[in-house]
Amino acid sequence: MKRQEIKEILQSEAIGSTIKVSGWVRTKRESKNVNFINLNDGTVLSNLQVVADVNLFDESILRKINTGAALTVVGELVESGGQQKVELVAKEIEVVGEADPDKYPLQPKRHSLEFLREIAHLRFRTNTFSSIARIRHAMIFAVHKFFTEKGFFNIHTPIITASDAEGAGEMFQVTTFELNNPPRSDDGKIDYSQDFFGKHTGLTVSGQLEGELAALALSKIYTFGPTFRAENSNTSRHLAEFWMIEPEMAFYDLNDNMDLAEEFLKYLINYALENCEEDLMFLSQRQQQEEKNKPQDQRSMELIEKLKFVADNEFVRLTYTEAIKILQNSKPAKKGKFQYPVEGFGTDLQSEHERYLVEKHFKRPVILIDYPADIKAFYMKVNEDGNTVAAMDVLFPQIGEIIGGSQREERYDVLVEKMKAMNIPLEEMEWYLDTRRYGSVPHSGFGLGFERLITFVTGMGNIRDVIPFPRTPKNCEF
RNA sequence: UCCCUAGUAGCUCAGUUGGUUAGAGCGGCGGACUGUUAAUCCGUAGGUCGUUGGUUCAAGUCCAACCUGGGGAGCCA
Repeated sequence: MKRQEIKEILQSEAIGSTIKVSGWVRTKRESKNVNFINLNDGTVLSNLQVVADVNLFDESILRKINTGAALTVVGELVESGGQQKVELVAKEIEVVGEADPDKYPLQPKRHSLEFLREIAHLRFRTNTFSSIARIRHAMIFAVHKFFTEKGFFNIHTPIITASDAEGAGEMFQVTTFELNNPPRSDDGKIDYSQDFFGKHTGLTVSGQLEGELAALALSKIYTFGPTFRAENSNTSRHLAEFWMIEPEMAFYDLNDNMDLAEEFLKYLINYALENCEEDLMFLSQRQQQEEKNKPQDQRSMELIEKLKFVADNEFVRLTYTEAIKILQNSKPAKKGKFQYPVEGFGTDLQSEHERYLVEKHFKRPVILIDYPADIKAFYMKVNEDGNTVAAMDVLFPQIGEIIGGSQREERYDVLVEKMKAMNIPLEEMEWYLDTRRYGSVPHSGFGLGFERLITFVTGMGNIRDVIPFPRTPKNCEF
C-alpha cells in the first residue's frame, strides 16, 4: 500500500477508506481502552490523530510510541468525536524509529526560541519551525515566479570572487594555503600568486557587479544566491551567511526601480497570504501569546492584518533632504530625544531616525531616495545637483532596511572619477568598466535580504530563527 | 566591536542583608482514572549553581577575568 501524506488525507477526508501514513509522534495520550497519538509528517501544520486500541497491540509496541518516534500506521479513516474532523483507527503500527523519551530534547510543551536554536537540527519538528520552513519555501518559489512572469532571467553569479571592491562588507577569505606557513615574496608579504586562483580571493558579498554585466545584455536579470559577510555583527537582523535577491535592469531609472521593488514586495506578501494561511495563522497566535504580557502600546500589529496593510497601501516615497526636514521638525528632535542629533544634510540616518519615519510619522513602508553622495557606494548615479546620488532604501517597520538599491552610474568619465576619489583600484575593475565603454545604458537594481523578508512575513523577532542553520559570529554549529 | 542584561534539574524559572540537607512548575519514570486534545490526579528520580581565579571561618549569593545567550547600537540586506 502506498503511503499517503497527512496534507492530502486532511484535504480529502475520505471517510471509510483504508490508508497508510508515516510520520513522527508529537504527543501520546493513554486512555483505558485506546491510546491517542498525534502524528505529524511535516507536509502540513496539523497533526493526524491516530487511535490505537490497547487490546489490538502488544504492550511492547505501545511502549515504543513516544514523543519523537517515527511510525508507519495502516488504518481506517473515520469521523472523529473530538476537536478534529477525522482520525485514523489503527490496524497495524510499525515503529520505524524509536526515540528514547528520557533523552529526546523536544517535550510536548512550549520551548524558548533560544533553546531551540541550540538544537537547530531538531527544531524542524516543532510547529513554529516547520511553519517557517514551509513559508520560506513558498517565498523562494514566489520570487522565481514573479521574475519569470515579468520576463527576467535568473543568473548564477560566482560565490568565489576576486573583487573585494564592492564595499559591501568584510570578506571571508578563500585559500588553499597552509595557514601556518603560506608562501611569501621577498618583501615578506603573503604571495597570493601561488594560491589556488593565483590571486587573493573571498566569498561573495554581493552579486551586483556581475549582475550588471548580464543585465547590459539580457535586459532584465536577477540573482538569488548565498551571500557572505565577515562583519562582527551581533544583532537580530544580521547573518554572516544569508540569501540575497538582486534584480538588475537595463533602461530602468530610479522611478522604474522603485516601482519594481514595491510591486515585488507586495507580490511576495500577497503570495504568502494566499498560500500559507494556516501557517500564518499559527504564527500569528504564537506571537500574540508571546506578547500577552507586554503593555498594550508595545505589542505588534496582528500578523495577517500587518501583511495586508503593507500589501494594500502605497509606500511613501521621499527624498533624503525631505526626510531630514521632517526629522528636524519632529517632536523627538525638538525635545532632544534622539540619541544622534539630526544635523542637516550629510547626517547619516540612524536606526532611530528610520524607525521614527516608518513607525511614528508615516506608519507605513517608506522609500528614501537621493542620499548624499559621500555616504553611499561608488557605483550609484550622481544626480544633477552633484551632491546626491540616485539611491533608494526601502524601510520596513521593525526590521528597518529591507531593500537597498540605486540607479547605477552609466557615464564612464563620472564613474572613473568617483572610483579614484573613493580609492577603488581601477586595474582590478577593468571588466566592470568595459560595460561603460561599450554600449553603456542607464540601468538600475536593488538587493533584497531574503531572511529579512521572511522575518517580516513570519513576524519572528530574530533573523536566526528564519534560516535553518544560522551562521553568526562564534556560531557555526551543525 | 561598544553599552545593558542573564547563565541554578532535560526545559522555564525562584533562591532573603553571604550561614547548615539548593526549591517549584513542566517534562521523564511508576501508579490511579479516563474517547483523550500540551489530558487529569498521586508518587518518584534527577543539580560540580557557565568556567577559572580571588575575598571570607563560610560563596549559588561578593570581586575580577574569560566563555556563551538575550536586548540595544554600529556595519548593512
